[in-house]
Amino acid sequence: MSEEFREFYYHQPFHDDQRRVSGGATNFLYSATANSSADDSSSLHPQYLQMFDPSYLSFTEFLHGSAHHNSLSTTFGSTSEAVSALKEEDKPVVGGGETPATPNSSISSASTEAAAGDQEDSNKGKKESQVKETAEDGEDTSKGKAKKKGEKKERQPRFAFMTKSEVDHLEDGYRWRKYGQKAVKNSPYPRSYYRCTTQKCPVKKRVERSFQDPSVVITTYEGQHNHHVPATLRGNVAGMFASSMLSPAPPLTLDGHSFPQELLVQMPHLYSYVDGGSTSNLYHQQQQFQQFPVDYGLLQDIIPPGFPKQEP
DNA sequence: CGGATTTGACCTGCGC
DNA sequence: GCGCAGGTCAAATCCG
Repeated sequence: MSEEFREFYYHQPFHDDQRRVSGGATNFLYSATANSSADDSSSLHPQYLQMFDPSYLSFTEFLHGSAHHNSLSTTFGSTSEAVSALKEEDKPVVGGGETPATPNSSISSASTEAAAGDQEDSNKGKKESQVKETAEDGEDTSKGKAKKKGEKKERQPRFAFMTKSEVDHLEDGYRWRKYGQKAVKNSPYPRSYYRCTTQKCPVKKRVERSFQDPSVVITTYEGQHNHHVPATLRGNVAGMFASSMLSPAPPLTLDGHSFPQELLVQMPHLYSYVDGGSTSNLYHQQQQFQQFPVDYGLLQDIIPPGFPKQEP
């Protein structure tokens, strides 16, 4: 599986940017977990990795719904430092004995799941089944437990990151309503499901604790916020962060791009999660950050010397 | 009293 | 086809 990740590296388009941005703040990860449920652990396949190509979003974008998917090169690509792929759901199951490869760290890592429809073909054969809420606005009407069969669910972009925190549900500036909780296989900790309470906002997030390291909370966001941070929260730290990030010219950028407020807000305890997918998930203790312009040096530590830089 | 959380039931997808 | 696991719903309950 590490091979798969390796493959991921070569697929990922950030190559050049990595150097440019090396200031980079975080080593967000990118991965595509095409499907949702059940078998996330098997989702990191080349086929998914390929999904990356076309539509990356900057975190901000996909959290806010601006979604100009194809501008990755100028958005996500340039700011992110994908170091490895993290399968959002791929529990940090290190099976027992992986040792962090990069002892130093990074702020956090995240994985995302490309959602664009065009990419669907790349993994169509597999599971394009789940079709549930429509990102835009259709969701509310369809309530009944199950949806009709024919319906297709547009896959939402996702990304996950780990945070070291005592509390499960971290304040990120948005308001969430918990709508479910499930026991997670192979983990003593349950997974909680939250939905953004803002009307018509399709964003959901799942929060679970790593059973490898109970102090680590794995948060997976799905979808993009189509609204700003609730004003009522602007008074607090989260709100400040979030709102600042939402301002026309986000001040906190590394390369002229912004990061999702959720991440920023949680920076102080972000954890590094350089996931090796189903095999080697490496996550290391992360130093704490007080401010956003993150630690430019980190990236260098994170990205292995031989990290693929360019790809024809 | 209204909104959020809890929790068991239900649905769906996937592997065997 | 069956069972398992993830995800969601919604009634009941809790809380400010």
